[in-house]
Amino acid sequence: MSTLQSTSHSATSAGHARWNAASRATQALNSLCDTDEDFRPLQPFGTKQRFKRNETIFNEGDEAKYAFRVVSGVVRLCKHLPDGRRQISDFLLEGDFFGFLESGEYSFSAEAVKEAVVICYPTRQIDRAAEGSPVMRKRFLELLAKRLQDMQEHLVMLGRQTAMERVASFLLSLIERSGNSDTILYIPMSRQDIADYLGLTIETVCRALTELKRDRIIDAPNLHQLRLTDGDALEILAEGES
Amino acid sequence: MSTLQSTSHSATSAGHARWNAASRATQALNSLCDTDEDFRPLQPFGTKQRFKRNETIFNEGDEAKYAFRVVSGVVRLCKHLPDGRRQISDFLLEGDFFGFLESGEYSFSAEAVKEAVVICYPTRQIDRAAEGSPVMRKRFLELLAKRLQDMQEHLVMLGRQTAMERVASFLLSLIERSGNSDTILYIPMSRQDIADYLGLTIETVCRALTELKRDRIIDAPNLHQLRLTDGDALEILAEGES
DNA sequence: CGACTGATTGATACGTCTCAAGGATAGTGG
DNA sequence: CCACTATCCTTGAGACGTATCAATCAGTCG
Repeated sequence: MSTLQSTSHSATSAGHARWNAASRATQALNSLCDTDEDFRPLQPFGTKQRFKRNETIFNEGDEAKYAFRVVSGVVRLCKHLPDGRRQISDFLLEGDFFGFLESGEYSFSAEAVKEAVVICYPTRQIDRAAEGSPVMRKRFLELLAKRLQDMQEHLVMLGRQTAMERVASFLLSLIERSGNSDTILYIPMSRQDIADYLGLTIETVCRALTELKRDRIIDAPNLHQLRLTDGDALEILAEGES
Repeated sequence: MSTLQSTSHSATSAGHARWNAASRATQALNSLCDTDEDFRPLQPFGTKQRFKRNETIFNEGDEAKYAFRVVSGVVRLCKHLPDGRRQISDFLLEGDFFGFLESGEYSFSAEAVKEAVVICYPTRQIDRAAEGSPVMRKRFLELLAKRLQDMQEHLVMLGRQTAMERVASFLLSLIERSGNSDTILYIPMSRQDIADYLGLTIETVCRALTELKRDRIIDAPNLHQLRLTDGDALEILAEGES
């Protein structure tokens, strides 16, 4: 996961007020501001924009005039096949960049998973800023390197792992990304989104989750919340020791 | 496919003497020299190295001291799981770069698919050269952008396409990469390599190829050569219109 | 020529998908 | 605030595609 994910893992110092949307947005803005000085030169060129759940930010093939950064909410990057099949290549959380390094046209679509606020930067300005600042170049390259690594692991997952391994890995990566070590985790995307990220059907994802609950490895207070009961067991499942 | 693939598609102006290894190597050197002036500043730092079939160039986890460029032969990038499963993320042909932008340790292994000659550049030198040359930076970014796009398509393939669609897409990408419009194509990698690239088993790959032959869409003079009989049909199969 | 490695083919098993139904959740309007 | 409704999630039964296992075949190298 994580496209050009900022290394500021949104500095979630404590797991408070996590389920309050307004509070989360504020938190995001703070963390974007105080941890990402390297990107501050871009600030004057950014325009804030809001997208509703499932709204399209841009489509594959659109002219790539802007690059983006997530302020709050969640965004998915995906490819749609003509017959309706869909593959999600990444979920983006607050602080993550996306739509960079597109040559002419976007090579994928970006859509809001849930109400999202993003900052748009004209690509021209990004290019210019990067040209002028070795530090920013370095930061962007780090984000790219991370993204390439994540995609390689995604390839392994889709090409060589079982349904249960994929679901377990996915949950672990969500936990890692959430940054905090709470045992409770907020899952912002739908089951269909998860399925399309993992290259599975929604039913298969459900069954895997059900099995994890049955085996007391996880436990779900509600649809979008999840408590990790046995992290070690989950890691074992993710690596295929069963 | 194509990791940091040079945009000089090895300028195969004619399809002559393709199956003669010595001739191909010469061809490669020529095309590297006369089309890639932008990278010439790297030349003094490069060391040539030769690898035998299936020899390891570096392993995942090795310290990433060098970046590489293929002079001749074919290289595969892959991840190995502890239980022996393997996912190939890319095949590299002459002119392609690999091992760039690795942070500290390589995040995948590189192995020679067939006898290969590569040039090794100390990453320090690469970084310095890129710092000093906006043109080279631009070229590297273009290669990265291409690589990201290819990986996204690979994700779609592994996550959402059937075995036949994957095999058909793979053959088409090989044809496209070979650059020439001959109807005959050289396939340098083994069936197992293809399977591990496509996230399939060797048997499934075989059966798909057999079916293509049966339907007179392709035709195979021998194991590693292939004639395209009906390119349109192959493209239809690749996009899942069946 | 003979042995080895890699490729092909067949029979069967298994995992995931598909289709269908029911249940939970969230959004909407009264 | 509640009822209504649409959407999403879960579960089950069965179909289907690909994996697995085993045998044979072809190609390559000594």
